[in-house]
Amino acid sequence: MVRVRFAPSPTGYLHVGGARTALFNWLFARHTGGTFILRIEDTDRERSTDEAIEQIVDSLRWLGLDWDEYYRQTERHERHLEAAESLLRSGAAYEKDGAWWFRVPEGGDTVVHDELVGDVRFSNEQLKDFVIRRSDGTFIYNFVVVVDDVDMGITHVIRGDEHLNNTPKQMRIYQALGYPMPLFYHLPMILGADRGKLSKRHGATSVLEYRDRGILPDALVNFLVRLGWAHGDEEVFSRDDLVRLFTLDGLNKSAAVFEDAKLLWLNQQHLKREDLAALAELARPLVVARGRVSEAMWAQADPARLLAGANLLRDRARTLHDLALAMEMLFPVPLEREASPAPSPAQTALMLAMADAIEAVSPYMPETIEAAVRAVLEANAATLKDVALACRLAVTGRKAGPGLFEMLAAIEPAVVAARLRDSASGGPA
RNA sequence: GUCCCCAUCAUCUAGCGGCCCAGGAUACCGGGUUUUCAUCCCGGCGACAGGGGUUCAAAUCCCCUUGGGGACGCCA
Repeated sequence: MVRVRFAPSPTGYLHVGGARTALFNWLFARHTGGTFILRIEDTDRERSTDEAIEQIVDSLRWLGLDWDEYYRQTERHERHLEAAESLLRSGAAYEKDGAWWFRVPEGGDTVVHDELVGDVRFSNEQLKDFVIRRSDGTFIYNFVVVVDDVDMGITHVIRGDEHLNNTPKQMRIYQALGYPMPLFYHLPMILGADRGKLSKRHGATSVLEYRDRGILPDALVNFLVRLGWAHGDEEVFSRDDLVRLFTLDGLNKSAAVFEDAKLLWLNQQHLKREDLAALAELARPLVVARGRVSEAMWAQADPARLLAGANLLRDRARTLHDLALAMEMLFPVPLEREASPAPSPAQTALMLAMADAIEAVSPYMPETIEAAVRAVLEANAATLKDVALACRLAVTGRKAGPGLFEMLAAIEPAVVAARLRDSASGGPA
């Protein structure tokens, strides 16, 4: 039975590198029907904060990475003490200046068998004795990680590359305690655009920042999984796809650069595929937060019409904010119109005629609207091209957008008519 | 400085000795479709870091160089 864990230290927000490590662990657990454990490594009491724990938990929840078991390392102090005392008794550790030190034998090599990287040989001369318990009585990472992984029955340790050099020390502790070892997988890092360590100067590094930028959790998950994992030529994966397809032998050994362009493209792909009603609910708070559309207006809107509008607009959005911005046009609120020349007298006349015709259309749907509009055009010896842009601008505030008649059908007829008349009279909206 | 890891288009990657004078995706540049924009479709640009081996045959295996990253804490 597979048991894996994600073990962040709560000294800051969850960054995308940590999120990817969590994701690989989660996917492996879900793929195999195993157990995914969240373990907060808070033994550094100086730097650990509850705020950081909250941020990490919020981030994982938003990403949809749910855990089956939860631990805080400091709550396991008694168990750590018990294990450390046994090391003291056996002579594997000793006390000096109030701290407890683990004794590393001189000479020989320690070979780490990494399932991803292969065998890595470390000379024991490089491994000096190291502290496992501070003089204030708290324990050090390299020690507790072993005790906890064994107690929790961890079968596969999947973690960042930066821990590879710690592994021989940990192996020594496994041996001294007489514990069986898990399988190790050390993942390559995520780099910034300059191939340096990913940091603030490369833009957003926090998971929550991507949420705030209007990225869908499934899109970030899709993007992160492709940094170091591939399944043939496929690019767009749903969460279910990933759970079904993910295996550890698809993992890559080299570091990857995080670039926004593809994330945005993937976000667009997921925006197009997301369940429409669910997507509208995601957009709802963002639309309301913009200040023009009230919750009441949203509630009063015809649901079918609203979803039809959202469906048209989603194809042109790369983020939820793009969608929220565009969706304002679906409500009876004043529009900000893109700058453009005022309609000509001929266009004005056409739009006024169209306003009357559209109000009379029944049932109100793209086909019937188109028929009514074309009738007006024919009666006035005009073509759609003569008035399409002015009409679109009048009703949606924009020069570009979805098909005109579908768009009109997604907005209440009275609002469409009013906007056409206002625009024809040079009014505000 | 010492130790460790990594190395295919600008970026993410496929490739796990012959199917590769290297395939897909993003980005970029053209064209088509459309009332417009986006989508979509078609096309273009573009890489096996360098040098030695091994082999009938190497992007694929080995070594060196170079480059990048990581670790050397009473941090995790």
